[in-house]
Amino acid sequence: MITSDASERLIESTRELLWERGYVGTSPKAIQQRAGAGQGSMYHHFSGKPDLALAAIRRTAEEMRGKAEEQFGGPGTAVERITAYLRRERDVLKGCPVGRLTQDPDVMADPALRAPVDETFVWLRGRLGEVLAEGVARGELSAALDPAATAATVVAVLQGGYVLARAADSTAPFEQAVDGVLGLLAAHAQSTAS
Amino acid sequence: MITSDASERLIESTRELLWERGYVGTSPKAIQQRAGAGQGSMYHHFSGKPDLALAAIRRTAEEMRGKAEEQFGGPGTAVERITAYLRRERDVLKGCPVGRLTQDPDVMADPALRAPVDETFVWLRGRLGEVLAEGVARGELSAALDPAATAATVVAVLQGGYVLARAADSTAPFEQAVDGVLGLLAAHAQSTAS
DNA sequence: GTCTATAAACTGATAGAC
DNA sequence: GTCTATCAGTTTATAGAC
Repeated sequence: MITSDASERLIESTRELLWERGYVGTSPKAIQQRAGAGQGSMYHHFSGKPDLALAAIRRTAEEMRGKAEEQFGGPGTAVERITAYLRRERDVLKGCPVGRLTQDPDVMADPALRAPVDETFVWLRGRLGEVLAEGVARGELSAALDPAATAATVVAVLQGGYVLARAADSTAPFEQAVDGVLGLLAAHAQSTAS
Repeated sequence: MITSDASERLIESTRELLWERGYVGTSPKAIQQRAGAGQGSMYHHFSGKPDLALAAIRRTAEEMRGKAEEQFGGPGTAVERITAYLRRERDVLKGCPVGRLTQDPDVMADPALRAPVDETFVWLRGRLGEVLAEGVARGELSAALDPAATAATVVAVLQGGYVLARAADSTAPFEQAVDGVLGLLAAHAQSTAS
């Protein structure tokens, strides 16, 4: 078996559909069809739509943290690592698979479904705050910079950049927003001719 | 008559439900119930759900532009007006009624419904760009600042701030993101002891 | 303008056979 | 584990009376 049993295919199909259509817009039937599984199979492996969505959301959140850490834990100065993170290849027009869930009322209303979304952004802001604090400590960034607030700004630029890109049906505003925040950050960079 | 006929109540109910639950999550039945109108009434005034949604979205977009212009066209320096805009009283946890529509696949798939969303953000970025360019021209802001890119960043911080606030079920990350971008912008401010 | 009746398809399951 | 049958309720309308 090549690790693609029905349970696995159901989770992956749910991840795709949650990203494309959100929780409210995704029906069990659509999931089953994409996964090539029947009703009986789905309800054997999962108690229902919320249970399956939870498995899908947890996996997506974990994947997102892993990808972000690739840039945060990489080489370079704080600004270099944040630039690498912001300019990383992304499916901009599809948006953020975790962030889009915040617009799903049924996800936000269910504490179990909401938890992984909350935790992802808490972690992301915290980790970015660490990178920025490191930059300040090393003298790469001005001491006037507030690491926690700036971390929230950087995450917000990404999430908001997706919104602008989808509204425009173009990646251009996303890239502009990223350029803008990096331009602002550059003014806080200290010239450390080490 | 106090300008609250059935047509009017249907549009206002749709505006509320689109904000709370999105297009996919809003049924004609729910709209009718909130408006206190029957099926016949709704289908007499509007050809269907998309037609009613279009009227609702257009009104919401227009209202959003009007509110933004209150701050952009107000007194003060560029940074003061942008600060007023970002710190304006908002229902942060409800998010942006226009921005949330970008996550609605059925809205983005319909050119008529999508147009007012697109136009709103084009206008918003353009208008903010003008304010920033004015700040540069007046010597309030560094000439190194890119008005168009920074405008996209400011709009993205707002839209992303809503995402972070909803994920956390708290306005705190929104306020942090706003503080962060204003802190970065302050570094670009020129000391003009006029 | 608004009402009620009707309807075909979909939603989110449960039940029990295989 | 997976299948088919069934089901109560919802969705998005249309038709025609009032």
